[in-house]
Amino acid sequence: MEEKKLPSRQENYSEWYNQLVLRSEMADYAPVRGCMVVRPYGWALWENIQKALDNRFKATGHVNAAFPLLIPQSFMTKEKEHVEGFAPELAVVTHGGGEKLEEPLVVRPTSETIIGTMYAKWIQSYRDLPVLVNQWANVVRWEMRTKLFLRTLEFYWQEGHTAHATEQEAIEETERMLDVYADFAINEAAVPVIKGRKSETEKFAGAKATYSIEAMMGDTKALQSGTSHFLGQNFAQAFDIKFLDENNQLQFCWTTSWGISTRFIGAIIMTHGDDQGLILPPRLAPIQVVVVPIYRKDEEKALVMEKVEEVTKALSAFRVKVDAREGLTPGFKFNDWELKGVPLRIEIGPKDVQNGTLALARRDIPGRDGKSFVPMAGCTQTVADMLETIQASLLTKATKFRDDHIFEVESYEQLKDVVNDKGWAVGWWSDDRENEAKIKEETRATLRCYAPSEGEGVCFFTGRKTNKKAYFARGY
RNA sequence: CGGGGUGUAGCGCAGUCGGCUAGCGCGCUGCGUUUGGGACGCAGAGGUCGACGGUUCGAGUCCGUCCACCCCGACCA
Repeated sequence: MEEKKLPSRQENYSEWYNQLVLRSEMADYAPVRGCMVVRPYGWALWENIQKALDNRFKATGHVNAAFPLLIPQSFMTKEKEHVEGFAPELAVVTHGGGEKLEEPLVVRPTSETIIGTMYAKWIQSYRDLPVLVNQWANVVRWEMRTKLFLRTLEFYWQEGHTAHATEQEAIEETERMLDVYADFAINEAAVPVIKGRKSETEKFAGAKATYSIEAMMGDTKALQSGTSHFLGQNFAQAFDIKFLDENNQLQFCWTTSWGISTRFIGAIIMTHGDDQGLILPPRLAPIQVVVVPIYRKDEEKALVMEKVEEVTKALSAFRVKVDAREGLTPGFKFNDWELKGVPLRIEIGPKDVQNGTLALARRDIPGRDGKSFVPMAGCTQTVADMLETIQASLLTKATKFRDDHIFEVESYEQLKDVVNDKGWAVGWWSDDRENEAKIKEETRATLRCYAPSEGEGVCFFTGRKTNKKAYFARGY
């Protein structure tokens, strides 16, 4: 290990992030530029994210399926805006089995086109609707600049694709899944997110409307952490997804798509992490409790390990890891597990054996303040309560941080000031593409999403009356 | 694609006025002592110095070409 300590977030946030991802063994750089290897610890976190999301998808009536990785290139060109949006970042397969292919195949950057093609085949009648399918998959987008988890050439995600008989139903689905994402983010990951609609400039290529959940990272930058698209009949028309309604009239379907990716791991890291390392929310943490045995002599070891055994048995309802590595000092192990963000640590030493106690150390409260000695009897409940407390306090802390860094602005000058180093700006906004582009060019801040608003106000940029409000921030 | 940086042991680096056996720290292996906030001693293992070409008696070091990766911008989940 080169340096024992991570760079602090203050001195170099980006470097803090990069080193943390590598050193916590979440991910590593792959041999190909811009690609990453998700290591077992990172993948275990992703699996927990998957479970939490998948349960919610099933509970809202969705089923999983798997569509192919390779898509005929011609599919990509059928929806005009879609092709314009994705053409620059496609990976294309031109050869197979040593032969040049008749038609090149693109590696899916997203699956609307292939899934739309299949839906056209499967949907005939209003009785076939709605179709509510999700797939867990990897996709490839040839990005220019990459960063572990946040933007890599290949990433893992889920993409839901639904088809409905009416516009209203499709809109409701779009909103429902946005709510599902927000519920997951807030209640599982303790990542407070803001739900909102994207501007015309920022919306998905081919969508009628895009909604997103936006999270604030530790450096106050915004991260789009999940998206839900109302596709109208755009893809239905491009891929000929039609059905006969009750009146024997041929109609185009209304479709939606929505996704959350491994980028969300980045959101968790940058929402909760501190200078000591990761802090993982208990509900998603691969390891919820780490037990560190402490002893000097063999006699002590025997007694301590006996107690460790007892405790892990009592904690079988949790994801527990015993760090029995020999030859490492307790201090080293404490730092190691703090780097890896395990929410709760239990120390068991000779004193505890003698007193019938356990030493608990909360990851979210560093140092002495986070330590407590509790009776071993009843530790199952103590740990359960403690994990709940940690989960809740992470959310409270992150929410406060976010709210402390969002500022109402009434002028462009104020926005520039806020967005430069203070956080997010929110203000009345007379929606205009050109002005939005200008703000982006001059401040590097983008319109993250529209904010809830009541009545009318004066646009901070144009001075015109408007009924819309919007968040602006620099983003990832 | 523009700007910056880096390629020498698993990781981090030194060596770059050409010179003989390529070095340091961490990590790794073995043994011993340690262990309640990043332990220590001793003994070891580990290298086609990013690739190709050139100059030279001699190249990690000089020259040329190429490649790769990282960071900062334009593009994006």
